Amino acid sequence: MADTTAERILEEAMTAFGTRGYEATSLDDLAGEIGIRKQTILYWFPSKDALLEAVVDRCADEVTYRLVRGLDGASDGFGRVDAMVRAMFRLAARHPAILGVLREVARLGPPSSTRLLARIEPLIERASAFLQAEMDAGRMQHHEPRLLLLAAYSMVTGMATEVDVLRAFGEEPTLPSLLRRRDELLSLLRAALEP
Amino acid sequence: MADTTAERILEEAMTAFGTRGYEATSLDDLAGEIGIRKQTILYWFPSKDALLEAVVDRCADEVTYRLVRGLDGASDGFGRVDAMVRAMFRLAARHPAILGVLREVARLGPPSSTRLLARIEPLIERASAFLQAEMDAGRMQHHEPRLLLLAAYSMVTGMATEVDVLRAFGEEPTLPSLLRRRDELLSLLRAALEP
DNA sequence: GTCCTTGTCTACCAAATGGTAGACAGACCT
DNA sequence: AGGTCTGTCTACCATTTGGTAGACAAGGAC
Repeated sequence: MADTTAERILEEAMTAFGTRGYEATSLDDLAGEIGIRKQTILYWFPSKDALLEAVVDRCADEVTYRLVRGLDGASDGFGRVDAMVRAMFRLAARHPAILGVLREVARLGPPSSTRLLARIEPLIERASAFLQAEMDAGRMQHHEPRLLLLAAYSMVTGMATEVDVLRAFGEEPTLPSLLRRRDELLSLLRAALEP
Repeated sequence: MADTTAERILEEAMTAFGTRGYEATSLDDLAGEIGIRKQTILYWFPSKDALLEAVVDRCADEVTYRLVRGLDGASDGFGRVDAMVRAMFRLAARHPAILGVLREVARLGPPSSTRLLARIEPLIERASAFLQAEMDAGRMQHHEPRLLLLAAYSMVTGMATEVDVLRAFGEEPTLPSLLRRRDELLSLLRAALEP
């Protein structure tokens, strides 16, 4: 990764937007961190908005890739939910900024949020259908599938991104702590979902 | 409310910071919405940062007030959790921007996040102790209390604030939808917590 | 009436920011 | 060698933004 200039810009922008935020990241700062000039960024991406769009697309691809692997897992019932949650936390551990971008984009609202969600919606649809089928087959307790997904999404992004809040709740942003949070979330979901 | 100028500024700033975000709200815009000049804002609050601090304090007071009422409720076991969740959703329905401020402050990081969390930490401590006691008494399933609180917090703020995400999950930002989300969240928590 | 305080406003300002115009150096083709 | 294309840079620019200085009007205090 990061061999071409455009790639380096994209990577660094994802980190910056996902941690500091979009408005709080100036093109000058971003260029400085990469070791180039702002105009080089504007050569590869015609505007800051366009850069954000590229970051959103990259981010959507990454999340899709992870989640599809979770959805394609062999297990049934809660096992697949387990696999998806683990996939997301693995993503959070390896590239924390990505979940930050999700949250940032949701905060910024349209048009970037529209763009991101349009790309992810098929996944929501698939996951929702899977949950519904499992519930109907009696392998899971009955809940509203989409709202269940929404709750799970909120918990994952919350427990993976809000460092200061975590600190107030007695959790440090370390890997062991992240794993503990993951296991606690899985334990909650298991209690709520397994028959 | 909103009789004195300072009060009007505070109220409008809370709405703006909680919905559009801190950096995205300029003092000129804010003043325009109130119908005054920027310099009047700077007369009452020496700087934009100071205004944010005031908003944070006001927000912490509001949340504390609501949660304390939930914690002081008469019921035991899950009944009290139920009361607290309902209290937060009532807050979300009446003054949606407040939960937005919570999220925004968590995103901005120190020093505002430190300030907010210092004011709310006693509540976390109390709620945590309550949950632990209920679990020890066998009136709730065992979970890590602080992580459980963190999960609940994430779900409440997520399900109450992320309008665009909600829309992707098939929920409109209307009151009936909000109530449905609240009930779904309660149903999840009940399944995970009741013995 | 005079003075002081309070609250709001007009007039500016320095810094930062996204973006444009164009110079320039190297690679590549012919 | 000469011309062209690509990628990066220097030099600017217009606008926005948080903040300062100070004028000015209203209202008490005496």
